[in-house]
Amino acid sequence: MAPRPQNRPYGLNIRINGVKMLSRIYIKEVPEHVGEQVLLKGFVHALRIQGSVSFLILRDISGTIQNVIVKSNADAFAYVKTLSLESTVEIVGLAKKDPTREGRYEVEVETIKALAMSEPELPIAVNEKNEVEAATDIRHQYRFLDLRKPKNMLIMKLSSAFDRYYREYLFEQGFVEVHTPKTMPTPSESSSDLFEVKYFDRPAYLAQSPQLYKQMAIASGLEKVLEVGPIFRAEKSFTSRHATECTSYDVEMAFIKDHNDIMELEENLIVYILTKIKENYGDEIKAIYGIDVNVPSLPFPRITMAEAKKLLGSNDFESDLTSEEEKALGDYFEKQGQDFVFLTDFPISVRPFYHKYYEDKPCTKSADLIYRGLEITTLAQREERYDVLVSQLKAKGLGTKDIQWYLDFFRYGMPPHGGWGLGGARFIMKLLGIEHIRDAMFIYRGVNNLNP
RNA sequence: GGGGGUGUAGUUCAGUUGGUUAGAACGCUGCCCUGUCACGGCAGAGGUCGCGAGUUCGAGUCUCGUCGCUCCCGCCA
Repeated sequence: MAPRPQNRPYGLNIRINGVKMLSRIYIKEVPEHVGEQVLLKGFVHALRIQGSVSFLILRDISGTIQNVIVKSNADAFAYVKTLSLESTVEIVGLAKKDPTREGRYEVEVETIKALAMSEPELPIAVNEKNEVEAATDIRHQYRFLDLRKPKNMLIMKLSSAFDRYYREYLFEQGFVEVHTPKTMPTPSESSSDLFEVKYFDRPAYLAQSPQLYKQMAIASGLEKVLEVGPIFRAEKSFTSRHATECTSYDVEMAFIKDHNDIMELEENLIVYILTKIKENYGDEIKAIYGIDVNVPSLPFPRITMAEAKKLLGSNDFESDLTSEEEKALGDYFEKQGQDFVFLTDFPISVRPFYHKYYEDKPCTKSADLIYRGLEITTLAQREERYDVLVSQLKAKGLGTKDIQWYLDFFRYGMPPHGGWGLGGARFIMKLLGIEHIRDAMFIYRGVNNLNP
């Protein structure tokens, strides 16, 4: 995925003020330049210093490559002995095929220069041997080093790819992206799990969801909106799937028939994203994680909460699934070759007031999307009728006063609508089989984690 | 909020029933090595055993407290 400058080819010697200059190429591009002089920049991944020939494995965002320093190149040969692992260097040399290994390439070093030296003792190893990894807290304290590991770099690339394909698909469907405020005058859904901040001389709250503002976009007539943005949750959750701050991938869509339209949109979107990820990153994922990206078939299976409870042998039809039940449900469908399953018809008791209720049963027109046993989305049709919405609000024991600004959206003609919130890091986690969400994010924020 | 686990070198770990100089691997430093690729060989540095009390002739080891980290449940994306 090496981006190329538009107006000059790589590997070409160019002249600036009469001086011959090389432009830097990515390691991945070396095979295209065999026989040419190339300029590489990156980190010292490994050093093998020997008596007459030394090797330096260089790493950049695109990969690693062996650089050979022969004794006859006395300056470079002496210099390489002074380098430390993870120092940044630039290397000019001759690109060639590796004479000892078929299909591999190397660079015979002409000159090498450190850009910035690393201190010799690293707090965590970037080039891990024996698959020994430093403890979680130390890795995250030195997250910048942790992320230099190719397997973690790939997570960041995939997070970015997920962003891109998410937007790509939805823009193609005519969606408009909005950016809703992250400071709010009142809680957006419940009142128990918000960060309170000082907003000049009064309190404000960090948004735990863009929900209310997404619905304002619908009231604004934007019809199809998406948002990719941060959400904040002050819940003291100690699990492998919660963060206090994370990126939520939201959608809200007008003039739907019911929540089935939302499920249909989401399953198509996910197939699109996974198809693109497989296409562009499948080999890298296979090489580093040993995983074949599985593009699911359409439609995803659907099961009602009541059916799921029965399947799992539970009699409790009023509560949400426990995490254990969620995993068991995931296992059940995975055994049938299904990574994804929509869990539908949630009881009113476990859903917020703004979900649309069925008229003939105490259920909401909502669903969760379960990916390999983990909830990655909650979606629903929303209640668009002002009077019904207010009565649902009151039935949940909530007051209208603080939230009247939101209720006003519904007074002047609100389209029937629905949408979802999707946890991107949870998606990446399940895609790669990562055990903890903190490792699927750039920088993790948890109850006890405010650094770096 | 509830329940468990854990803290020894830069990192990952071992450390016997409480016993005299706390070990290994990787990393680091020096020397040697003509193609290494987990390079190899020789030599070396590196520790207030999280912190504080206590028991004891003696504590890395036992007790209490404290701090940090971590896992599971609940809450959810």
